[in-house]
Amino acid sequence: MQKKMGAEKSHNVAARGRGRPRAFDRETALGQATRLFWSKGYEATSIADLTEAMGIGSPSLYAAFGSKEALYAETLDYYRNTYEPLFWAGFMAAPSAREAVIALLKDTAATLAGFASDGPRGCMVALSAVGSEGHAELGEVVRTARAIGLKLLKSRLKQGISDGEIPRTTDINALARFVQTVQVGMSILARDGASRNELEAVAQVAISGWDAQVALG
Amino acid sequence: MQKKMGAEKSHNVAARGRGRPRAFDRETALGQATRLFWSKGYEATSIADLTEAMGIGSPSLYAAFGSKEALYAETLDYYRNTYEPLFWAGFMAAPSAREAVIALLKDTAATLAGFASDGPRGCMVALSAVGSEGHAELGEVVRTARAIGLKLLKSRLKQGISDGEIPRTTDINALARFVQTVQVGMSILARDGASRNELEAVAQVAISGWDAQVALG
DNA sequence: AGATTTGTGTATCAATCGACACAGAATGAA
DNA sequence: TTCATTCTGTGTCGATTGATACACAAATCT
Repeated sequence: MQKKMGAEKSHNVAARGRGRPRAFDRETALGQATRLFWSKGYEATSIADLTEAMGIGSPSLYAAFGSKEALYAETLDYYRNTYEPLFWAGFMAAPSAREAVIALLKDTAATLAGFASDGPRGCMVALSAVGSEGHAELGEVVRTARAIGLKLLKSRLKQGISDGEIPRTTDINALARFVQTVQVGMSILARDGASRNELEAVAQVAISGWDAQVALG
Repeated sequence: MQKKMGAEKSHNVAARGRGRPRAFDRETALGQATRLFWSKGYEATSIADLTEAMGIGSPSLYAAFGSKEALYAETLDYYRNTYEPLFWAGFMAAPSAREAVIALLKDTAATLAGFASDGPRGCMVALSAVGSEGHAELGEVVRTARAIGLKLLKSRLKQGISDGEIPRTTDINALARFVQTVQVGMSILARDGASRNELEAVAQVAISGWDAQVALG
């Protein structure tokens, strides 16, 4: 629990509301909701499921998050901020495009099967079918989230060409789409129970495919 | 009292029941239900959605199919009988393991994006999340359906080793899992709107991966 | 202090969920 | 024809859905 902050108005602390303070931690509750949506999906998760997992009443949920749809959108942000770096950190830090993709696929394999004590298996963004369930707005949010990964891949590949690492004739789109396909495909296998070793073996074969394709130019 | 069996004449028609005949074609209605479940998923599809798409009342639905769960299970069979051959026919007919995998990935790419006038995009089995939605039995059915593809792949790879086409030291499991990963991954891309050309390019890169991996032995 | 503002808990809303009772309609059998 | 059987359409069941009304509790502001 946070102690009382100073009364200085010019401080950047989150403005303390005037009325009765919230009895639950918003971020913690959001994390619970995230894991529930992540595990069961949007439609199969009811408000009753959420309030039970979050440990709050439904009026508190609606006061804090607005609606089921708004809460889902916020859990997607929470997921992307909290869990996606586990996939992309190595990719971002790698000195070459090849090592970046290797890191991405290996980290994805390890993470998808290894959450264990924390989240469910498989990537929430990859496995979200909310767009097919009749929620156009949320579907667009998910599609956009998936598109970001592809954009990062393409951008890194272009850099690889600029650096002379990759032949200028290489089909960037095909390579990026291929890596994306393997990544989201691994989420389905992970949800079905594939082991970390199996997923890492898949990543290894995919890297062979990358090398072969880049060698072709 | 046992049903009378001996009334069949030379007609090959399915035995006509005694009471009022069905006013709808069961197979046609099953096809409508399949496309609806395929498009929206299990949870997001209501009985009202189904009866409207099938053009029947709910008592007729329950009389003919038993329950929503039973209907879903039957639509899965319908899907596997009606649409899955589009993915696997070339695989089955190919003279070598390599050509079988090439046919599988190419046909998958073409089919996933090309239904157009018929079913929704992406494979119903690959995209079904019913197991994560809290329906253990149906989830097991879907998992089993997904496992069949893997089994076919492994079996064909073993045959490739017996034929001397593939080095005996090749990691069959990794290769099969890799092909499966690409195949299910393409379903997610297809659902997001990837074009046939893009999916075929992905298949082409995956085949490079296959070749590279087999060359390694 | 009193006034104001905001969160919590109970209790509930209309709508929809999956599923079915019932009576009438349409067939084959007797 | 009359009976037995099976399907269809209307209507509705209890349960659950997402979402609030209301009264009270707990904080800040004047």
